[in-house]
Amino acid sequence: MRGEQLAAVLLRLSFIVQQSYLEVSREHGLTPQQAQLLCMLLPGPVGMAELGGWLHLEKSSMSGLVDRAQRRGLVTRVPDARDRRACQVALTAPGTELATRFYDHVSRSLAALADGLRADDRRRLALTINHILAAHGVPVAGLPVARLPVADETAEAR
Amino acid sequence: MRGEQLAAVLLRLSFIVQQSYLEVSREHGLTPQQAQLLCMLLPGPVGMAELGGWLHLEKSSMSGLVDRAQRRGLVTRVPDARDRRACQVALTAPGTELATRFYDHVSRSLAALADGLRADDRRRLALTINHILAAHGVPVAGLPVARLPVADETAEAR
DNA sequence: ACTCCTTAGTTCGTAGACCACACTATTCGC
DNA sequence: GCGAATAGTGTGGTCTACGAACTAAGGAGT
Repeated sequence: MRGEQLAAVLLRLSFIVQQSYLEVSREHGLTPQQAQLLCMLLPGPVGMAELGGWLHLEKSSMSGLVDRAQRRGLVTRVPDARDRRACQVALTAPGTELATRFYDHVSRSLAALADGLRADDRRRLALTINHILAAHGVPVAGLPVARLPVADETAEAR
Repeated sequence: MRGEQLAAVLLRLSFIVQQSYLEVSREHGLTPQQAQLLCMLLPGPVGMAELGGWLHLEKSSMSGLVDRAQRRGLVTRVPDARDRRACQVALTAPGTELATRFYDHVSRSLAALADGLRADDRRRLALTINHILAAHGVPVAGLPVARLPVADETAEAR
């Protein structure tokens, strides 16, 4: 029951987190990737390159992802004033509305996973996970909170 | 810093776990889904329906997943002796070898995520996560350990 | 100005993942 | 037997993701 045990529980926890995320995404008519994209745009417009870095996606993958979200009217590409090559991806009004509702819903669902825990266990869990995240220069994970100083925002993601 | 916080850290932890899994999969020439499939077959052959249940996949999705793994020579479909409709998916020799190496590697990588933690924090983390898993009748997550009594194997996954 | 290099994004072709739906073959309950 | 449920396949479609080739626009140095 060494590291193997910890690896196994981490993986299985990750699995149910992903399933929850998937389920909530579907209920809002989104794919998980689109939902993640919208959430990352909630605090404000972001450039394609930066988004790709956060999500660990190649730029061509980003183009496709944003294309599809744009086709659904959830985001728009705003030309960057000081660099005519670049563009910023921004939420539309319906996109903002949807993202907000989704964010709220998924936050509840995920927090509910720990409902069976005692309050101080929940607290300790959050702290411990934060230690892990901080130690790995976490690069965003689909919630705008990612841009708050939970982990080192300026640090390189590896 | 209410439940929202916990939701955020859970999600971000899940993100880095998935990234680790993805990275190791790639190093072994596998997609994460194929890697997960192989790992679930390590303890022995399993029927398509059961696999689909564990992975939350429709049967047609299972067909494709197994097809591709079979095309690569990693698994075979063994006709079920007592039900001529059914078949069991089993690892081939190369499949077993690859799955074993992958499992070993990914276990190390995931356990390494918690390297910065103190030993008793790691222990407590594993215990707490186990509580969450047990409370949610976890349905397997890509490691054969899934078939051990960490969570209730017979319980419905919702 | 004028090359050369880098950077931001798009386009295209390919492969995998996943689903819904329609379909076949078998088993089971009565 | 007969009808219903079950195991699995096949089809068509969308989404995800990648690499390679490409365009357009900065930036550096001479």
